Amino acid sequence: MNDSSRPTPERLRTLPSRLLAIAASQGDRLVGEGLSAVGARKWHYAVLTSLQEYGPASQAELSRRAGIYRSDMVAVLNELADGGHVERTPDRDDRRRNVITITARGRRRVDTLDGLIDTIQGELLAPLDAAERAELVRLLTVLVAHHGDGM
Amino acid sequence: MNDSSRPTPERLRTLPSRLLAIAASQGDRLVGEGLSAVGARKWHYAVLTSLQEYGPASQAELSRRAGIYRSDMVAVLNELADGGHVERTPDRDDRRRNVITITARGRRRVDTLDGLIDTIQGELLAPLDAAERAELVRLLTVLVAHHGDGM
DNA sequence: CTGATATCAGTTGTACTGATATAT
DNA sequence: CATATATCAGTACAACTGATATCA
Repeated sequence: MNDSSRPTPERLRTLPSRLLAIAASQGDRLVGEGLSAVGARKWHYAVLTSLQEYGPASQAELSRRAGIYRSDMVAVLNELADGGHVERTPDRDDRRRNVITITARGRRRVDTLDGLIDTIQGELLAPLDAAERAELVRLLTVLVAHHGDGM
Repeated sequence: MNDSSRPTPERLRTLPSRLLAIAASQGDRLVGEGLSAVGARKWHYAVLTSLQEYGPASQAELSRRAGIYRSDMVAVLNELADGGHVERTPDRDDRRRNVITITARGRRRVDTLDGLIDTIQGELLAPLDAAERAELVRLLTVLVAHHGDGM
């Protein structure tokens, strides 16, 4: 708040890795707060959209798609199943697997989350115009692709 | 690795908050690994550059500059003091305070870290040309400023 | 046998929150 | 009294690491 009392070192203020970290944490906070308002978390959105776009899958498959650890996927699916957004059914062909299916209720959930997420991204990118937003997404996509997409 | 076996949902792949999070974690990893190679951490760099650019300060003042919590500053300064990079001396004028001073050894340390950090940023931004790097920094700076610099 | 799967238990790191003693 | 400081203890949460039982 009081700028003159706490100047940030010049080398820090323009450091790309630091800017990325701060902007990311601001984004995470916005997303977290926005989703928690309806009792959701970001992994819920990731899993549900994956199911909607690519259909039913095993937990391990979903883990790979969403970039979440198999270990943590269990809890996410428990929460989604508790909310009636997905169903776990044993795979008859491969009895190690559960087949995760999105429910009708889950589809409605995605619609809600889509709207929320869209609003939140608008908040996050508020000071940028459309061209700048597109350019930011492009640059970040190049970076992310260069260092390896997933995990 | 195997793309066709784990497609990321379209809505996720271009989501700004998600791209920021992934890029930031890639940056954090690079910085963390790079600095740990010489036994340093990012907060060491933040504190040392602050001391070098703005001179000695109390721990609370340093906390505000670097955006680190007073609570966590203690440990950082312990590590820096153990390495002989800073000195803690009681403030005669305000006996609540410690005055933190960078040592000669600390200045040499900053030079080392400056070189390292520079190399790391180069790695992080490798796929971008100079103009793109500048634009990325500009866009991120706008975002960060809009949502409030520090804490 | 090797390998994948779902699950569980647990570590690590770090942001973040008090609380306390000391001093202004 | 209210406020600031240095320190410590501890929470909350996410990323991450095994280990295990089950099965292909």
